[in-house]
Amino acid sequence: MVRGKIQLRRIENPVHRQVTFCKRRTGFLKKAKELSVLCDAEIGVVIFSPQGKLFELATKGTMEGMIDKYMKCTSGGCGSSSATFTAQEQLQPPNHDPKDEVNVLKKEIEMLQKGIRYMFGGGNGAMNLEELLLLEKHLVYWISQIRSAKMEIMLQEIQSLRNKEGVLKNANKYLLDKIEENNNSILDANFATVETNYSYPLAMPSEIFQF
Amino acid sequence: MVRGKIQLRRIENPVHRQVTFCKRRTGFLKKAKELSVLCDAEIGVVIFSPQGKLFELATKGTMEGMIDKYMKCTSGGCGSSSATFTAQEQLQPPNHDPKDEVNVLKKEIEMLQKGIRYMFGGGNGAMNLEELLLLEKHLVYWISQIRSAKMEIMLQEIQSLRNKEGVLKNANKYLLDKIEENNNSILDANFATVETNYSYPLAMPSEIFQF
DNA sequence: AACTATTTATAAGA
DNA sequence: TTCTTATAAATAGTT
Repeated sequence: MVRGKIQLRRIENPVHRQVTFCKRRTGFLKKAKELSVLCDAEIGVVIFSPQGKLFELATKGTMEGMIDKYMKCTSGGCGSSSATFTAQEQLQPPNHDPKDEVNVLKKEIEMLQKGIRYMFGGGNGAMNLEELLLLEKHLVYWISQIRSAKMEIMLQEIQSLRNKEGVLKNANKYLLDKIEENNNSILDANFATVETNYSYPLAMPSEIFQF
Repeated sequence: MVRGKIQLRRIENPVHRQVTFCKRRTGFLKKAKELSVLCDAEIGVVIFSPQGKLFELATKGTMEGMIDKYMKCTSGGCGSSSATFTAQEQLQPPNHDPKDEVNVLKKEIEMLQKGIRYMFGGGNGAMNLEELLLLEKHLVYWISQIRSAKMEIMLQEIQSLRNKEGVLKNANKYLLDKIEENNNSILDANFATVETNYSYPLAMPSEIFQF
């Protein structure tokens, strides 16, 4: 493009390529911002360098928001000219294909999630910043509650396992004593009879030592 | 850029804006392809027109692939920014048998309903460990959603304030010019007529102060 | 990181 | 949308 037209092919010199990547990336992102501002468009850009480094830009809102919108758009189909659909507008006609059922159930889950927001948000679908902060606080609180509930359950589980452990250890101890006792009586017997074909009666069930 | 420098602000004339959108979009996507080929980069672009029409480009592979890679990158961290996940994928492992998926989703709905009762009932319903783990995941997801919603609102606020700042700066510039202009004419007048009763002929367009 | 000679992009008009 | 054209902006090669 400058001081010599370039060929539209991969630049082989790595240094040169890196410099060009840096320069053009900057120019490219600038163009994205201009296009967005001038024409009131919403633009998301993701660039991975050959080394896998990520560069991103979302001109309005967040990249996550853009991706959500993109997903809705491509699955529902606004590729032609209509505006983006909301979840409910996309609800399907009755259909017994399991795949459709999956979608229906997913929608239902989405609604449940929305329902919670609705309940906390005081009845408004769209929540303002203050409401969102409040909801976030509630959820953080509930996560802590759930974590302690989990903890309690796990502690009970641990307690119960420890009890079992204790019982089993006692059982093992008892069994070991028994075996020793038996061995001793066998040894006594061997000692008493001169001619012995003695065997090792010390067959310990190895699973006894598992604790 | 051409035949008259343009201002970097929304083009108010809709026809003009549409034409510019079309032209610049083309140029922008061309730049994306060039950058990708020259520097061996992987680029994804999503553009929503103000009417909600989608234009997209993925220079290597598919847009879905890019989004997956982006998600991995942001959650694992090969770029910068923080992680937010989309929809249910995060909450469940991908499941490709629709019938299994239906069962999983049904269970999940049941769990959510139970979870909601649990939370609103003050934590008194009985939930087992598995259910609590799942509920916790949902809450974490909701919090991430809420955090991005908050972020979006704040970004919009910032954008709006920046716009206002721009307008005010322009207004100030205009007023300063006006003052200088007036001063000059007053000076000229003073210079020309020896005896002067000078007034300040500073008539301000009131619409400038609409903020 | 700067510079600058050129190429490219594009605003306005048709 | 597409073409033309004058001009602004981007940038390849160089320092």
